[in-house]
Amino acid sequence: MKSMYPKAGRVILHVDMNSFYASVEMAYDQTLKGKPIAIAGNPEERRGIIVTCSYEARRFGVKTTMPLWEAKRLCPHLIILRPNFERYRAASIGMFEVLNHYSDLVEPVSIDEGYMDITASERFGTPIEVASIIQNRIKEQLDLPCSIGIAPNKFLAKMASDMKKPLGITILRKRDVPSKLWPLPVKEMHGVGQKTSEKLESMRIYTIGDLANADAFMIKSSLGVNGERLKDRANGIDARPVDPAAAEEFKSIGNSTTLPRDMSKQKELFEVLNHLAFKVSTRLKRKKVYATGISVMIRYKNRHTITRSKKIGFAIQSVEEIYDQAQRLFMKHWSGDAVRLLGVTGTDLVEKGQAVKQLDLFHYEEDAKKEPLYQTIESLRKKYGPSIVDQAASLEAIQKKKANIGTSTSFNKDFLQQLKKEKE
DNA sequence: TCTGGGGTCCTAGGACCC
DNA sequence: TCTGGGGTCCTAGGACCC
Repeated sequence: MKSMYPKAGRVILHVDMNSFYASVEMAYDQTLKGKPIAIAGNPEERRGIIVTCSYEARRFGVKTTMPLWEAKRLCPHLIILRPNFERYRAASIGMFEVLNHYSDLVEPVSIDEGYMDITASERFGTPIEVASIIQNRIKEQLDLPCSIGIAPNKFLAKMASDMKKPLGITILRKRDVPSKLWPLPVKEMHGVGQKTSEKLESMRIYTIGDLANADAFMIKSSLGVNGERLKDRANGIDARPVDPAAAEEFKSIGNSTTLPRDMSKQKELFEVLNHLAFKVSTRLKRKKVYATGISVMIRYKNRHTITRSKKIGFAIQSVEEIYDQAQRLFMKHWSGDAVRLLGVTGTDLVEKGQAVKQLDLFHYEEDAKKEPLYQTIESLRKKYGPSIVDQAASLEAIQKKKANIGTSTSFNKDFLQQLKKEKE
C-alpha cells in the first residue's frame, strides 16, 4: 500500500567560501580590505601563478591560474602574498565547526567547500533560515564570506552556490531546473571542462538544456558513463548521498615540484627525488598509512609529461623505501632529457593493521643459501610471487642505511646483484 | 613571456587465467 | 585447421576539480 504522504525529499546545502585564501588574508590583516590582492606561489620564481585573488583584483581581469607577470601587467598595484596554509587550515576548521553544529551529515569536499544534508535539521528553522544562520555565523565569527546553495541534491546545490557571489544564498528546486539551469552554457556545468564541452558542441549541444534533452544513445557513445551521468545531472537527477566519511579515506598521497631551473644531471634529480620521498613519507606517517604502489611524474623541458607507476606488492612508508622505489622507476623511464618537474606519489594506501603479507625474511634467506642463484630466484618467485625481486632489492637499499633490519645475517652480495640484474 | 600543486575517477589495452 | 570469450589485474594517460 502506498504511503498517503508524499515521499520526503532531501535538503542539501553546498557551502562555498568566496575567494577563500584572499578572504582569509583580509580577515587577518584588515588594511588589505578593499584592495586588489592575490595569493601566488613563490613570486620570485618562474612557478608564480595566481592561486586566488580578491574581487577587487578580479575587476582588473586578474584570474586564478594566470601567470604572475600577466596579472601584474593587468593590475600594476596588485598586492601579492605568499600562501599561508596554516592560516587557511585554521579558518577551514572554524568553518566546518560551524557547519557541524547544524547537521551530523557534513561532507568536506576541499579546504573551502562542503556539502550538508539538513533534511533532519528542522529544529534550526527552514532551509533558508539555516543557510542564513550559517552564512552569518561564518561572517561574524571568522570574518569570511561564503555563498550557499540549497537544493534537493548535491549537483543542484553546487550549481546554486555558484549563482550568487559573494555572500549569496540561492535556492534551486527541481521545478526551477528548466528556467534557471537550462539556459546556462554547458561549460558551466560542474563536471564539464574544456574537452567535454568541445565534444558536446560538436554535437550541437551548447546549453545545459540542450544536454538535458539530447539523445541518450548519442551521449553515451561519445562520452561513456560520464555522459549518462552528465545528462542525468542536467535533468536535475543526482542520488549521491552526503557522506561524512568520504573525505577521510585517502587513495594517494603525493608531492611534486617545478624545479627552479630545468635539470638534466642525474645526481641533482636524485636529490630532488629524495626530497619528494621525504615529504611523501612524512605525510604517510602523519596519516598512519602505508603505500603499496608508487608513481613518478616527469615533466620535460618541452612540457611533455609522463607518469609511470607500479604496484609494489608490499607496504612501504619510510623515506628510504619510497626513495628507492621512486628512483628505480625514474631511472627505468627517464629519457635523459632536461626535466622541468618531478613528482612522487604513494598509491594504493593501506592502514597499518592490514599491511599486506610482508616478506618472511628468515625463510627467504634460508632459501637463498640453499640453492644456486638462478634457481633460487625462480623458486622464490614461485613461492612468494613476482614482487619478491623488487622487495629484495628494496630491502637492500634499506640495509645500506640501517645495520639491522630485524635479522642478524646479512644478504649475500652476489645474490642481490643477481636480483638487481634480474630486474632489468 | 607563458601556464602550480593537491587530488579523484574513468578508460583503454595488454597480460593472464579458465 | 587457423585460433573463443569472459573476467580480472595492471599500467598509462586523459579529464576534471579546487
